[in-house]
Amino acid sequence: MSRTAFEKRSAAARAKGRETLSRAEVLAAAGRLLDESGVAGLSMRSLARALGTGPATLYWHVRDRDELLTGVLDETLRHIEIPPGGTWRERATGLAVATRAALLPRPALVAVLWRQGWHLGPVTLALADALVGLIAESGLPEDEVADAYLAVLWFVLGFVHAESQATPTTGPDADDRYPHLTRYRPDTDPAAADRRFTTGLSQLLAGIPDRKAPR
Amino acid sequence: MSRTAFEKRSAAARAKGRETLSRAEVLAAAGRLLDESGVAGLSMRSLARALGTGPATLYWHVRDRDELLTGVLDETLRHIEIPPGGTWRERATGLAVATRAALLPRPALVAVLWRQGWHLGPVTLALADALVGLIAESGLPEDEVADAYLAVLWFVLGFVHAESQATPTTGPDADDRYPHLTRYRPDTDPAAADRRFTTGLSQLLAGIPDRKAPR
DNA sequence: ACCTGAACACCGTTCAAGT
DNA sequence: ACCTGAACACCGTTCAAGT
Repeated sequence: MSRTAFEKRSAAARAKGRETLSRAEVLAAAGRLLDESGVAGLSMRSLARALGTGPATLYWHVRDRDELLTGVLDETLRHIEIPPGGTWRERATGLAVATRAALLPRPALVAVLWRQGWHLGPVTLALADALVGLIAESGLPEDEVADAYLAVLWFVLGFVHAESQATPTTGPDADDRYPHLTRYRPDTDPAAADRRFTTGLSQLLAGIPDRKAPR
Repeated sequence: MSRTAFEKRSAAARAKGRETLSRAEVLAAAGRLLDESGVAGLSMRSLARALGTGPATLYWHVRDRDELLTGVLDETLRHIEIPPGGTWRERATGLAVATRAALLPRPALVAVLWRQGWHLGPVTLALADALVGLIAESGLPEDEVADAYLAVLWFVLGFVHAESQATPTTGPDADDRYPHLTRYRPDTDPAAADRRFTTGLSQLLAGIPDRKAPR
């Protein structure tokens, strides 16, 4: 009941130069590990090593590895804000652009988004909810909103994924066997990628016509 | 040089009731394991167990686990044929429909497609090449073909993924926090899914206007 | 050519016990 | 409240050796 015991504990830990660990610190360290060595380098054991502790310790701050990863995803998306003004189309574009920018340095998190389905953090879910809401504002029939959302979401995520992958080193053999893949390979220039993203996105959103506002 | 040695070996193995293993058998067993217990249940060791051998044996038939998975993906897509007649739009639609049908029983393979990027099997690459070719037939400007392909591809894959996931069990708390996500949740009826897929796809393809044929 | 046993270097997670 | 050591039940991959 009394908090004296663990306050003493914290004090002792602090005295010997080690603050008590927090969930935020764990997530931050996991993010750094992700940046340095990719998702393969981020194991519970390597993370514990980076924090100077044992793997069992982490399970006090995080339920399991999946929650760790969705937590890092949530932190990565936290600073994104939903554009407050403009048409639904402008606001959805802004949201998509910000999402791409946030995920581009940590493309491995896109796979987390994929694997986890609906078991995501509150920040991620709030952004998804906002995007659905914006698309619904177009006045699209109710039963088409979810699929339009899906198309936009996976265009963004697929684009980030494609960007983050090295262009394949194809030999002349591949050129023969897969002529279209080699011919229409996207431009690798980053500035071109920006342009391609926005034009692709706007074409996608143009496929969602404005109808009269619902009810 | 002479084949006598290993023919004798095979004969011996056959005599004691065990055919010599083939790559095709390994891939088939991997596919069965995938169907039964998902991608988590398909490890090199569990696969070896299912084949009545040790894990080291598999490395004769397959370079590593990634090649095993792309091999299973290739087998899963092998029977898909590119629709021979019709407009590019009809043919692309047919290809997308067939791809969805092939992947729906093994949705875990979509993640393989994602992770492997360009290191895929010949069947998978040939299908991708065909889809790019069909989209290019629309006469879309060269530098927009790749992104239109990407949008179509990830609509298909994202759709399959969403279909294969159980609809989340949301409580009233989630309804409050994520009102749009809960309101526009897609219809779970499989027949509706078919319709939603084809209409979503055709809207996506409608976003690629027919221009005058190139050169 | 094809298979094997044994080993190496890892994993995620649990749990009783400590402070 | 927070951390620890030790253990359990796994992994993928390599390699010398067998037939």
